Amino acid sequence: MKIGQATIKDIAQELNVSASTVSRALKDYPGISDETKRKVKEVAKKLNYRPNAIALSLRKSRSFTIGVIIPEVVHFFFSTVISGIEEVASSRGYNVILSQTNESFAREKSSIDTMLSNQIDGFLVSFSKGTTDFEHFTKLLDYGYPIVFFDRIPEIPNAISVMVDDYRGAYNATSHLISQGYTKIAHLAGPSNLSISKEREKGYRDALTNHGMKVHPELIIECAYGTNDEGFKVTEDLLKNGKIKPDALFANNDMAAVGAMLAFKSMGFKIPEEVGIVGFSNWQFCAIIEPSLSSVSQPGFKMGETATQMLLDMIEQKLDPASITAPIVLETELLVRKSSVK
Amino acid sequence: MKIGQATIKDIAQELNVSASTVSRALKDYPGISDETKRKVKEVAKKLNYRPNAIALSLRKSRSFTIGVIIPEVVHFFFSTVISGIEEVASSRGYNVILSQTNESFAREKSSIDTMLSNQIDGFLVSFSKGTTDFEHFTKLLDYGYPIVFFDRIPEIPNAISVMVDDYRGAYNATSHLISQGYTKIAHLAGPSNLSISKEREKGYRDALTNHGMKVHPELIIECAYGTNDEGFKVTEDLLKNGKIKPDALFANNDMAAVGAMLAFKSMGFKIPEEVGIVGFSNWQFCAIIEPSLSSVSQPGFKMGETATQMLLDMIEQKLDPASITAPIVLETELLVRKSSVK
DNA sequence: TTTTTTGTTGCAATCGTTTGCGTTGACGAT
DNA sequence: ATCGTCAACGCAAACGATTGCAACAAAAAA
Repeated sequence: MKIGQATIKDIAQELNVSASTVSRALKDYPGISDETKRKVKEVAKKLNYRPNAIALSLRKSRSFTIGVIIPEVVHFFFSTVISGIEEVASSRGYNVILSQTNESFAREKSSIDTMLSNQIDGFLVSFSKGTTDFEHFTKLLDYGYPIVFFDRIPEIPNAISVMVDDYRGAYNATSHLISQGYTKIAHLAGPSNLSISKEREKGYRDALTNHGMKVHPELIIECAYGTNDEGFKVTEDLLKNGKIKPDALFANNDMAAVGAMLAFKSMGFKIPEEVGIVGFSNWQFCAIIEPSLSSVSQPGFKMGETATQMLLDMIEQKLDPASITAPIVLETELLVRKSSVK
Repeated sequence: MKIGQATIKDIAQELNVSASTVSRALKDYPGISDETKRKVKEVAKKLNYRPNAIALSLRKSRSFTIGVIIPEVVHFFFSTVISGIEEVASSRGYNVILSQTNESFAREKSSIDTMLSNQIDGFLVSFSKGTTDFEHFTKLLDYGYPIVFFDRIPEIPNAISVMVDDYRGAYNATSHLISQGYTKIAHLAGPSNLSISKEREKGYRDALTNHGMKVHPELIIECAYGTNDEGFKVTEDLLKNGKIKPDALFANNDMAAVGAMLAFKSMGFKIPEEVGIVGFSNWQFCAIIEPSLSSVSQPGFKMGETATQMLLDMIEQKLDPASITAPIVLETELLVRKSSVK
C-alpha cells in the first residue's frame, strides 16, 4: 500500500510481457514495436509508475545526488551559496544532501563517510575551521573522486576550487579608507588557518604599503570567532590599551565590523566623521544599520552556481579536472555606504 | 578503482567463505564462530569496507534519508530550522536532502516527486506561498506516508504539524506597545493565505480589543513579500495618504519592520519617543540596528529539532500519528529593545 | 554403530532496473 | 522445401546486501 509502488514488473504482468520489454519500451529503445510501446506507456501512466531511483543507483553506481559539506547553515553567505547550489543541481536533475559540520573536524570526516556509503556522485566542500589535516580529501582526490571546494579552499595539489578575490576585495576596501583620509587603519583578521583570512590580510597590508603607509602589527588583531561580541571586545581593548589609536578599521567580516562599530560609538567616537569602518560579506543588515556599513560583497549565489556547474561537469565527464590548474576566482564588489565616507 | 568499493563479496573471496557468512559475521549474528567473526572483521577493516547504503535501501525499502521542502534557504528563520533538522537527523543516523521551492507551487510538486523516487523515508514540509491546493500532500497522507509540517501548516485533517504560537506572540507584542502608551497601532500583515499571517493578525486585533481599543482596518496593510522596501513603501504611503496617522507599528516580520522604521525616520519621526515599532522573528540584525528593534523571537532551531524528532519517531513506528490530534505549539518570546520603549 | 543434536556455513531468492545475448516466428529469396 | 534475414521479445545475470532454509560436519546420545 505504499506510494509509488508500481514497478516495472507490475506493468509487465498487466500486459503479459517481460520486464525487459517494459524497460526498453519506456525508454524508446529500438526493437520494440510501436504498438507495445504505446501500451506500456499507457499502463505506466495508469499505474502512476515512477522509476525507483535507488534501484537505478545500484545498477549504475550513480546516485544523481551530490553532497554539500558546509560549516554552518545559519550564516548569510553560506545560505546564499546553498541557494545557488540547489538551483543548479535541481535544474540538472541532481539531489542535494546537506551536512553542516559546525566547524568540527570530526563531524566533517563522519559526514563524508556516510555520504560515501550513500554513493554520492561528488562533493561540494567548504571545510571547517578545525580542519588542518586534509588526508580525507586527498585520498578521495587520488581516487579521482569529484570534489569542488568553495570559499575555504585547501592548499593541496589538484584540488578544484572556487573562491572570491579576497585579496582584491580587501585591497580595495583598505584603499578606499585611505582615499577618504583615514591614516591609522586597523584590521580585524580572521582565523589564520583559513586562506581567505590570509588573503584578506595580505590585501590590507599591500594596500597600506602601496600607498606609502606603514603596517603596524599591533593594529592587526585576529578574531577567531568573528562574532559581534568578539569584535566589540578586541576593539574596546585596542582603544583602551593600545599604543596606537586607530581612526579606521577594516574587518574580516561584517559581524566583527558591527561589534567594532559599537565599541567605537560607546567610546564616544563619531562614525564616519572620526572613524571609518568597512566590513566584509555584505550581510543583509549592512544597509539598514546606522550608519550603514560599507562592505565588500561576495557573490555567494554565483559561487554556489559556479561550483555546482563545475562539479556536475566533472561528474558527467564534460570537464577534465586536469584542465583546471588554478582556482576559479570570482570578483567582489566594494559597496561604499555611510560608515566610511567622511 | 573507485572509493569504498570493497564489498561483502571481496571480503568473502579473500577468506573463502560465502557472502552470507560475511554479512552475518559483521552483524554479530548467532551461528557464526567467533573465529570467523574475528577474521571477517579484520579483513573488513583492512579493505576499508563500507556498507553500500544504496543496496541496503533497495533491500529494505528504507533509505534513512528525509526530505526537507522549504520555501527559501536564505532566510534567517528557515536556516535556523534547517540547522535544527540537520542536528537531529544526523545524530539519529539519517541524511537530509534539501529542496527549496522559491515559493513556487510547481517546484514544490516536482521536488516531492523526485524525492519520492529516491525512496525518501519521510518529509518535513513548509509549503510555498503559492500553494493553495494540497492534494499532493493529502494523497501521501492517505497512504500513511510520514510527513511533518512546520511553521506554515495546512488546514487538512490528520496533518502532523509544528508551529510557533503566532497568535500569542502577536498578542504580546501588541499589548506591549499598548502598555507603553502608544494608541494608534498599525499592523503590517503577511500573505493572507498563510495561517501564520492570519494568526498574527488575530493576535494583534484581539490585543487591541481586549484593551478597549478600536481596530482600524485602514491601519492593517498586507505585505505580500515582506521585504525591506515593501515595508518602507507601504508605511510611507500610510503616513502621506492615510486618514489615521499611526504612532506605533507591529509588523508581521522584521524586514518589513525595518522598512517601516526607515520610513518613519525619513519622515522625521523619532523612534521610540514618537513612534514605537515591534517586529517578528528576531533576525540577527535586530540587536545591532539603531535603535535596536524589539521583536518576537521564534524558536527556529527548536522547531527543526521537534519536527525532526517527531518525523523520525513516526518513521520508526515509535509514534502513532493518530495519537497527535492538534499541532504542536512552541512558545515565542517577546524581546523588548529600544524601538518600543518610550 | 546408528541416530539425534548442535554448531557452522552455503545456496538461492529478493529488492527494481538495465542490458548482452539468445530465441522465436514470419517472411522473402533461392 | 530449405535457407537466411529481420523484427520483436524473453532469459538471465548483474548491482550489493540480507535472510529463510537446507546442508554438512562433528559431537553427543541412543
